[in-house]
Amino acid sequence: MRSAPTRPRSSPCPTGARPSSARRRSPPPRTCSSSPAHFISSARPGSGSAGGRPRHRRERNGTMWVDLLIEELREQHPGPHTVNDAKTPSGPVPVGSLRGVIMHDCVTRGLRESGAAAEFLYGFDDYDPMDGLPPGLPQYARYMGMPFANLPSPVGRAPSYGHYFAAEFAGVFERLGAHPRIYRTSEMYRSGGFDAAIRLALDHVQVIREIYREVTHSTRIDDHWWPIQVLCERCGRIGTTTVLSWSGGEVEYLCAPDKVAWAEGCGNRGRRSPFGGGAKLLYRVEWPAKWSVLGVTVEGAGKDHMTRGGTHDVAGAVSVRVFGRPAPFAFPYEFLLFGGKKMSTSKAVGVTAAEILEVLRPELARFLIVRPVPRRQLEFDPGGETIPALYDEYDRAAAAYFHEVENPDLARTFHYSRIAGEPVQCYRPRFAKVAYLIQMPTVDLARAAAREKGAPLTEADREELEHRAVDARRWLDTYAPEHYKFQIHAILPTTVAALTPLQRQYLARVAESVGARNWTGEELHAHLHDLKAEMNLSPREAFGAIYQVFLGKDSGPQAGWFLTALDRQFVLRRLREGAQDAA
RNA sequence: GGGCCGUUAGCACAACUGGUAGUGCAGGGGACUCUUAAUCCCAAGGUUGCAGGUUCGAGUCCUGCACGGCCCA
Repeated sequence: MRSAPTRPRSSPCPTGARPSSARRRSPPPRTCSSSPAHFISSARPGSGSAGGRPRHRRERNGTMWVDLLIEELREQHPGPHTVNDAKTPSGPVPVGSLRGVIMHDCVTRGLRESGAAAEFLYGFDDYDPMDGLPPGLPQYARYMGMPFANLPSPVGRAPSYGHYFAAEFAGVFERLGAHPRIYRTSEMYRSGGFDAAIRLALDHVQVIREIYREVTHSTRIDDHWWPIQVLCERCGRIGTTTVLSWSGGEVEYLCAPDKVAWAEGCGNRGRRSPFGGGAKLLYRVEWPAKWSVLGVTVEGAGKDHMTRGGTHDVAGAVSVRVFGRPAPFAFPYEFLLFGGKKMSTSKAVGVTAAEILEVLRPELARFLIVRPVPRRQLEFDPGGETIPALYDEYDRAAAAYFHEVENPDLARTFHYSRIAGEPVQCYRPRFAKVAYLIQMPTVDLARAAAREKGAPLTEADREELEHRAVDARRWLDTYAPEHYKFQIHAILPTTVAALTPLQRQYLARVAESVGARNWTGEELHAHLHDLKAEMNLSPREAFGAIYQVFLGKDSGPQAGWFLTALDRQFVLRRLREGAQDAA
């Protein structure tokens, strides 16, 4: 990625550049934060807001993106660090939001490992108003415009709607090994944590209006615009209110019936304190207020926020000019898209975070997310070869981690992909092979794996094997392409016509043997080889004939075990058919 | 209208500060006289989207364009 040109605009550039001009323009009102001023520069020399890293910073000690980011970050600000990410729990959280959590978790881990103190915060913005009807919950129509924290949980006994979906999402990222300290904006508002920020924003409304006009080029910001939403004392809505005036202690507000399209205000006109939960800051002001209150030093954002003139630009300017502190070190990241035919059947809601764990075990899901650089769009389609290929790559990464192969970046990727504790070195049988083996009913998977490994399985080996067997079974039942599955043809495949007379003779003799006694898979397999040798057939000719008769293909699972796994009468009949069917 | 990302072998992707374009899979050929969807070996396959520019040298840097994905307005 190349360096983006310096932005020509005069407005402060939150991730990219020099807030100096902005600082000059507006003397910083001292921060409302109790935390010490963080003199970090959010500027990243030579790079724009686009997440590019200057090439001259490439060092010898690896090029994995987390390490590069940490290096750059530490150069600007040694720490201690507060890493923050957040999400509005407006419903089932889409899978894409996991990317933010995992990346911030990696940054936190990287900071700690490099010797810097770092705290990882994750916020649920549950004081936001419900501004869209969640699919499948039509009964929530009457709550539109109210804060998620004040709505009943759709299921169970969660304290609120916001809690419910927050918990659901948190459950997923916890399983992926991310353990941030969770906070809720509803609690921050109610406890007065945002009071100073609200006062600052109201007192500096003029500056904020200017920023909005400058940065977003919005023409809708007039002198009646205020940066907060008041909680209506009559109907409990927060998304429908308009501030009429600010006295320095109270705000006069109107709960307007027609302010927004998605909710109807009750028409109440009142006067109340905006503090202690009486009001919330608008998103673009709330964001920098959080930075200030929580002392955030690092926070990336999805590209939807990072667009020029977008929410992050506004938040950055407000941070500098209202809250008197530069925006945290920022990095933009691309989206995580879950594709695939089967996945999109639930299109109405989109794929949720929880669903990724129905497709991938946690280690693999995390690996999938950690692997690409943040600026790279990540598309995951669980169909086709995706999952076996991902497993193979994961195994290569493990091998790199344990120095079995040379690939420092993959080794680091594996390092950051671990869920908890130190990864265990163990035998990792190929996923596709496991998927093949478990389709053989009479094959002892552990024994087959031990033979493959060439040594007895350790406890760790067994555990890993079990994981893979479970994954393989699930994969075969859902996304595995047909050619990975054994398919016994219901009638004799027509391709059998191409068999040679000698092959037919072989089939006849196999039928004789099968009819003569009960075989174990191993015995029969040995016997098949004996017959093959007696008749002077090549392995391809002999086994190919068997596979053709049952599968219509030249290859297949180990023939002895395969045949003994099937119904004996069926096997006899089919073998004889194949032997007779003279072209 | 603006922004970000991508475009390298059939497919999926690598290639650190510019220095002989690689890996996996698929496909092809071969080996393996108890494991033929296993394992191993071999060969083949690319005008790095297009057009310019900088340079002794460009997949890499610059400019423009095309196509695709996504985002913002």
